[in-house]
Amino acid sequence: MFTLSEENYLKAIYHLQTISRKGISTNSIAKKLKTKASSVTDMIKKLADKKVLVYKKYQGVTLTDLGNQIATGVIRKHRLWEVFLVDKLNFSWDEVHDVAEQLEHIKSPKLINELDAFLGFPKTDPHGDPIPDKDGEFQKIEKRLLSTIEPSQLGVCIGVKDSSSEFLKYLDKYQISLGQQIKVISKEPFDDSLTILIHDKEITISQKIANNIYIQS
Amino acid sequence: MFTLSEENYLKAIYHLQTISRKGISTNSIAKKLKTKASSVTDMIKKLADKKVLVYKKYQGVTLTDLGNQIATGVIRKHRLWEVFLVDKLNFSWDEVHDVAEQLEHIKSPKLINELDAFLGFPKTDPHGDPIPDKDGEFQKIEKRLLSTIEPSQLGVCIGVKDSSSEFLKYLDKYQISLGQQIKVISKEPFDDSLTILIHDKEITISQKIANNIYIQS
DNA sequence: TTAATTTTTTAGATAAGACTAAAAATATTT
DNA sequence: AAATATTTTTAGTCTTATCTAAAAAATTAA
Repeated sequence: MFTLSEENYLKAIYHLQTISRKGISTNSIAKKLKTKASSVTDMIKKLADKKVLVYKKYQGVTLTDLGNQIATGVIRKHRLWEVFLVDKLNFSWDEVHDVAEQLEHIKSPKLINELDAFLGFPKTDPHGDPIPDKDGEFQKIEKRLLSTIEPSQLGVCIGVKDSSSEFLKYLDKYQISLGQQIKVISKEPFDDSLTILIHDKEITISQKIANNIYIQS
Repeated sequence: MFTLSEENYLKAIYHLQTISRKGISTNSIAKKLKTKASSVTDMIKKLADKKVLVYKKYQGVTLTDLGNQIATGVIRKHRLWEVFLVDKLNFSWDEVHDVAEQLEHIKSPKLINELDAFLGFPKTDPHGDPIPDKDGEFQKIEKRLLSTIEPSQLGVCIGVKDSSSEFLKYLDKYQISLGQQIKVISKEPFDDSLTILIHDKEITISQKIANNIYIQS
């Protein structure tokens, strides 16, 4: 059995691995979890003992199959609870994160599988992220960053890279939501800001914003 | 803010107070929480510092208004989650306890109030226990133990005193559930066992069983 | 009202998970 | 390649919540 803290480390390492694919450094874990490198060293030793990751001093860590399994299990729970909060309890997509961070640690296989069925076996969470199934499997969704779309091209918003409340509230303000059609009108070469057509209105967004919106085109 | 452990102590003390109404002894808390008296002493000192209970050495403890408020808040959460599990996720009444013990510590006022609304503001949980409302208020339900009913009298099962899985499975076996009409046929003077009519069948139950079934008559 | 028993508290220890500060190893510059 | 900077680890401390063993207080019995 894994503690809340151990689960959070595994989840963090898992997410870091989806970005870099190499051995995950102590420092990057510390940054992600807002803790200190020395605390990370302590914990990864413990996790190595538990066979969920491979650790060699100064070399960073890699999750084992068991580690990946536990991490995706926690992510499955997190995302299913997010769907529950939005679909059933009137939460908006910028309000779900903190509560899901708590709920993801509830231990009960029956609970999570029944919840999955109750929600109709959703494939993605309210931010467009895929939900692993019972066996930890989930298909990659074809997606590109809005910032990579060329002017005059069309796409549909299918996810966000940054799920912070601040960013999501910004999107709400401009009525940018999942499933929303977006057409790129023009790109400003100086700062790479984009003028886009959405809801029949033209708005201009910075590159930073465009870098955090996933599009299917 | 209160830790999981602190919340469990408050809940335990609250439940003990509903039985005895006097100062709650260190030992009784230890027994209820399956911990040691010395651990209880440590914790109640901390809780006294936090103004949720009044403690004088060797005198037992009493919850303050704040302490009662926090305890009923946790109980509200526990019971609402139990309703959710049974009504929405196909749990049976003997499966909900352990999961609700975890869920009751999730911190989010919006979550619990939306859940309450989603469930249709239930007044009782799957074991017949009353659910405190937003303000911690709940009405006492008029109830008697089945063991106090005289032969030839009729009643409806409205709750159980013991919510353990073992006891509830026993009740399932004899198809005794909430809302079930029960008629007492006779009482055996030797061991106070009862013969009752339920589902048009006569069955005999021990006094111990009858002492854990609440009846409205 | 002493004596024996039980309950409660204190003192000291342990484990988990975090921290700071310093040492050791690795990376990066020049 | 040596010097500098960065990263990682170690060592030691802290807090929370537990425990055991012993001391102190309260209760019960003789």
